Amino acid sequence: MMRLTRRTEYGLMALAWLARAGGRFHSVREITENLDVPRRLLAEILKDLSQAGLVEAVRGPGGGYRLREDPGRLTLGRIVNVLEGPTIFAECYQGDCDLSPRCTIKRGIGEVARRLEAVLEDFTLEEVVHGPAGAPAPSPSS
Amino acid sequence: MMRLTRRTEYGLMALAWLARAGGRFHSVREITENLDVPRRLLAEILKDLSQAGLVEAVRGPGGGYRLREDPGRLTLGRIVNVLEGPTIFAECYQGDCDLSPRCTIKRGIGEVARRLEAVLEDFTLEEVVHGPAGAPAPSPSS
DNA sequence: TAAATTAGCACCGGTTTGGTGCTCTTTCAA
DNA sequence: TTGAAAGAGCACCAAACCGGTGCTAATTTA
Repeated sequence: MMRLTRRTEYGLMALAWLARAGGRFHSVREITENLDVPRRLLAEILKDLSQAGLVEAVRGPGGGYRLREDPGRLTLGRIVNVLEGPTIFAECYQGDCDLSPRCTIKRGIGEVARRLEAVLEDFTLEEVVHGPAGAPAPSPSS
Repeated sequence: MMRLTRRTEYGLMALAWLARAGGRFHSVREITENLDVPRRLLAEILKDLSQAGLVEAVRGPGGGYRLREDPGRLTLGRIVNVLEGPTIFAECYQGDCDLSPRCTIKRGIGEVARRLEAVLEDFTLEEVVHGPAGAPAPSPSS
């Protein structure tokens, strides 16, 4: 539990990189040259992020991806939600529990789930990029 | 991400039931008669909890399982840790990141992981049993 | 000794996950 | 108008993970 999939890690890395690179559009090729992540896979991931509206895509020469919004406004919760689907902390909690009619944890577990989700909602891409309490971010090597 | 496995849900249900049943030892048979969870699987789960020292086991007739400690002192974090192994939020965070030498999220992601783990450490079995803010727990039907 | 119980281990089928191949569409520039 | 540079879409594969079961000990009580 509580482990990001590779897709999400790759996606975060790309988003973080885009946040620092800023400005113009950056192609998958360019990103993977700076990040070494499997190229085709990252393409798939960015496509999803594009469909979800987190990044903007432009095709053709000079095209690529660009953040659609301010990194300080983009929460980890949204990103994870896009790349891994809606969080289902426990069957119990989602209302369609078929584990047991006599389940003993329905009550408490919902609160735990809410607290966890709140943490993810509380972090923004910007904070992921800059690290805890304003640690200096290395400048993009490109 | 952030989804309990069935093993953990079952384990929690059993622990919660044991917390309420209290006192003597309760066999897997007895527990599953009250919880309908696959018997053999719950046996496996309780064995793990026993090896980890969260419950006490006694074999033979009249034997079974019993909580080894106060439900108010047993954190969700420990339970999840036993049943799902140590939490690895991201490869990055555990020091052995092989995703990229130029990873851009190492810095920030650690803090997120710590916050998430803190939430789990903050909840105890007792709170899971009683639900948010002292909702009345149904008495065991046995 | 017989029955009740946990312990240990191997196994199986289905789903998820990481990753790739191939083709199509869009766009720009020569 | 043509060619190359990009993203879009879809199908596919191998490996890992997960829920669940079977079978056989080992331990304990009566």
